[in-house]
Amino acid sequence: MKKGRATRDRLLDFAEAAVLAKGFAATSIDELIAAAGITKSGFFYHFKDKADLAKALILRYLERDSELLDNLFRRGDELHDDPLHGFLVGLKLFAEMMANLPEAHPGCLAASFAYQDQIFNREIRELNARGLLAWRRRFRERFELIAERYPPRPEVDLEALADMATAIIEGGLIVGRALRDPTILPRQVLLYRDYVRTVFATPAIAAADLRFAA
Amino acid sequence: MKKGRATRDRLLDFAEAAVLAKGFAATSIDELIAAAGITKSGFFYHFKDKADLAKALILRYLERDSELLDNLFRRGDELHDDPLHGFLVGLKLFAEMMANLPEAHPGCLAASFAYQDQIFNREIRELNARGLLAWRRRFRERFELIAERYPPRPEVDLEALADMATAIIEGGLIVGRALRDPTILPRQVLLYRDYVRTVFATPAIAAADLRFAA
DNA sequence: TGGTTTCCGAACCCGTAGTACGGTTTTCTG
DNA sequence: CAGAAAACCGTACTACGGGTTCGGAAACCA
Repeated sequence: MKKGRATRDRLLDFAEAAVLAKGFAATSIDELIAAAGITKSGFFYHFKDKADLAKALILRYLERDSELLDNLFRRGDELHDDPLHGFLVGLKLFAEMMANLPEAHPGCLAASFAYQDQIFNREIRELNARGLLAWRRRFRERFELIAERYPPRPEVDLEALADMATAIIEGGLIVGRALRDPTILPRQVLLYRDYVRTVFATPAIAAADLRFAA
Repeated sequence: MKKGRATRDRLLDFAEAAVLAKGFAATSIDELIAAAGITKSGFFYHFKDKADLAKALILRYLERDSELLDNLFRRGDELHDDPLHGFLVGLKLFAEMMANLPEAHPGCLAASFAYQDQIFNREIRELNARGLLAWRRRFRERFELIAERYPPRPEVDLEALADMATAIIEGGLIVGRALRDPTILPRQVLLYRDYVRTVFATPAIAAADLRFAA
C-alpha cells in the first residue's frame, strides 16, 4: 500500500522527464517500466491506460506548481507587506530559483501538452486549460490588489498583464531550451518584473516608495 | 519537375499542420500520404526518411518566418524613418496580423521542436537553435541602433530585451493555444511593445526608483 | 489465515517506418 | 521529334515496437 505509491511516483518521475524531452507520443511505456524496474502489467496496475498516465502527469504537475507559487509569493509578502513590492520580491525569488536549478531547465508540462493537444482527450485538455486559467486568476487578483494602491497606467489591461507572466515564463523556457542557456528564463522574468514596476510605479508614488527600500 | 515540387510542398503543409497539432512523433507518414493523395514510395522519393522530413520542415519554416519579419519591419520603417518608431509600428503590424489570422493560430514549429528535441538528431537541433539566434540578432541589432538615438534605461540588457520578443511570442502562442483564445498573442505583443517604449522613452522617474533591489 | 494490494509472464493485435522493385510520366537533349 | 534519363508513383512485403488484456502469483496487511 505504501510501496505501490512509491513506484507510481517513480513512474511519474520518469514519465515527466521523458515527456519533456521527447513528447508524450514518443515516450513508450516500455522505457518507463525499464527505468522503474517493473514489467508492463505492473504499469497497467497503476494506470488503466496511457491517457490515464497523461492525466496523472498534469494533475501532479499543476498541483506542485501551484504549491510552489503559493510558497514563493507568500515569502515575498512576508518580506514586504506592500502588495506591489511583495509581488516584486516574489518574482525575484522565482528568478533566483530558476537560476539556481541544479540541472538544466526541465520545461513546463503544460506547454508540452499544448503543442500536442490533439493526442489527448478533452478531459486532459480541459485540465491543462484550467491550470492556465488558475495562473491568470492568481496574477490578475494580485494586480487588482496592487492597483488599489498604485493606479496603473490606464492603457494596460491587467488581465493581459497577468497572462504575460505565464507567457514570459513559457517563452523563456522555450528560448532557454532551444539555445541550451539556463540563464535566459531568469533574465526574462526580471525583465517582466521591471515592466510590472513601470506599469504601477507612477512618479509621485514611486518617490514615496523609496522609504520601503533600505 | 514542377509537379513534384508541388506535391512535396503539399506534404510539408500537411506535415506542418499535423506536427503543430500532435507533435512530430505522433504524425505518421501514412496520414500525410493519405492527405496528399499519394503512396508511400512517393513520400520516400521526396524525403529519404522521416528525419529528412523534419529537416525540411524547419528549414522551410525558418525561411518563411524570416521573410515575413523582414517584410513587416521594412514596412514599419517605411512609415517612420526613426528606428524606434519604425520598430514600434512593425510590432503593431505584427500584432494586427496575428489578430486577423483566418484560422486559429498555427503555432510555432521551433517551439514544438524545442519540446521534443530528443527525438531529432543534432543537425536539426542546431538548425532550430540557429533560427532562435537569428531572431535574437535581428532584434538586438535593431535595439542597438535605437539606443544610439534613445538612450535606454541602463539596467536593461538589450540582448535580453531582444530575446524577450521571441519569448513573448512563443509564450503568447502557448497560452493562446491552451486557452483557445487567439486574441491573447496580439495583446501580449502589444504589451511587449509598450515595454520597449518605456525602455527607450523614459520619463525621469525610474532612475532612482530602480536602485531598489531588495 | 484470508483478503487486498501489488506486481509478473506471456500472449495478442495493430500501426509504423522503411524496403524492393517494377511501372509510368515528365523533361532534357541530339 | 525520338529516345534516353530523370523524376515520380504503385504494390507488396518485412520487421518491429507499441498499447492492451488476462490469468495468475508474491507481498503485504488485518
